[in-house]
Amino acid sequence: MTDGNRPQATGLRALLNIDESPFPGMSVTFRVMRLGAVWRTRLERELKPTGMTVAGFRPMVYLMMMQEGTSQRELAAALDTDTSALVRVLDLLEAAGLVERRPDSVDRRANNLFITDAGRRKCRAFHEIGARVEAELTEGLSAGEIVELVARLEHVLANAARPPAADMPAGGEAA
Amino acid sequence: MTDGNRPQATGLRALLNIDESPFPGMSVTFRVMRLGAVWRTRLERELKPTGMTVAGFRPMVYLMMMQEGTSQRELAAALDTDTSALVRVLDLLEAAGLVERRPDSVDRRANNLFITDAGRRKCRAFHEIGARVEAELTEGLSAGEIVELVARLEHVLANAARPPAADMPAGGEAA
DNA sequence: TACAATTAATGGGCATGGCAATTATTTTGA
DNA sequence: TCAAAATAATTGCCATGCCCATTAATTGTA
Repeated sequence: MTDGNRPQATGLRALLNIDESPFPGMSVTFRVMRLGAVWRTRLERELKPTGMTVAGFRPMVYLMMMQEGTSQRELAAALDTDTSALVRVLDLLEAAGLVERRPDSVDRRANNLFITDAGRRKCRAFHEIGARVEAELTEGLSAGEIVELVARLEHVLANAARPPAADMPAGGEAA
Repeated sequence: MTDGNRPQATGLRALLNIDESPFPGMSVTFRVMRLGAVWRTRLERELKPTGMTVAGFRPMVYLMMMQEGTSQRELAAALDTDTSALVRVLDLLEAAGLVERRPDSVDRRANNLFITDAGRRKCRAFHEIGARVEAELTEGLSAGEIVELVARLEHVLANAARPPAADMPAGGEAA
């Protein structure tokens, strides 16, 4: 189906061997960023016919895994995302009748989040699609290799969670 | 420095073991997408003091690795991105005097792209920062593990480049 | 109790990137 | 040779997500 104005990457990408380029030490960087975007777009397209988006899908999945009545702040923390971004997604999910916000009886600032039955049903359908996409994209990797890959990604994610070294040298040697 | 409205992921992420959740087969999906965003944001923050953005950095690097006088279409293909997205980035880079568009003498629709000397100089500075970020994020992984990681990512990227199976069942079994 | 600091949720502004459509040019083919 | 199809670059529009500021409520403290 549609592929926008994206020209075929006819071997051009393969031609460029970043590792032996004048830019060593960035081989992971470009691939991680590109893969993040590519994977997302792919999933987005597959979800489209169901009316769901990736942005809405992730919170739903996490919600289903968390305790009922979680606060928005907690969900945002789990998603490692911004609370303000979450607000807008929840607006959509709530309007679609998939999620419910109920005021917290103790803390009147907070909301308790619940997935509706319709939400649970939809979520299972989305999950099938998501799992199929992952299977397609990881095709050719053995189960062991996938486990290993996940471990590496987790490692890097953990590194990223640490504070950035010491971001002091504002005008460092890099002009 | 700033971290917006993002609440601390106080072990919540770790608590959620996606692999043993009711959503098997999505362990790579969430990590890849999240890591893409996290890595990008991290690099974005480090580049900020230099006035460069990730969006502009990537095309510059690729341009330096490609033949002089590449067309925008070719660059977009190499970046695996949309030509329309590239147009706007090039506008900025050209305004900053880092890149130059010259009309193709043969095909009057096309432009030939060139990096200016200033562009090359800047690019080297950006590269130092990018390499440092990658070093920080991959800390704790051995050289061999990084090579392996790159190979896995490359494998998945190749899978993603293939057409999506057969996207026929529009209204499939997934309600 | 009053008052400052913190916190949950929200809204505004902005950059990025994807898709659709438009324009100008080139290529194809009847 | 002329019209139709394809193509390079561009613009418009929109979703996503980050950062900053605001509001309402809570907590801590003098």
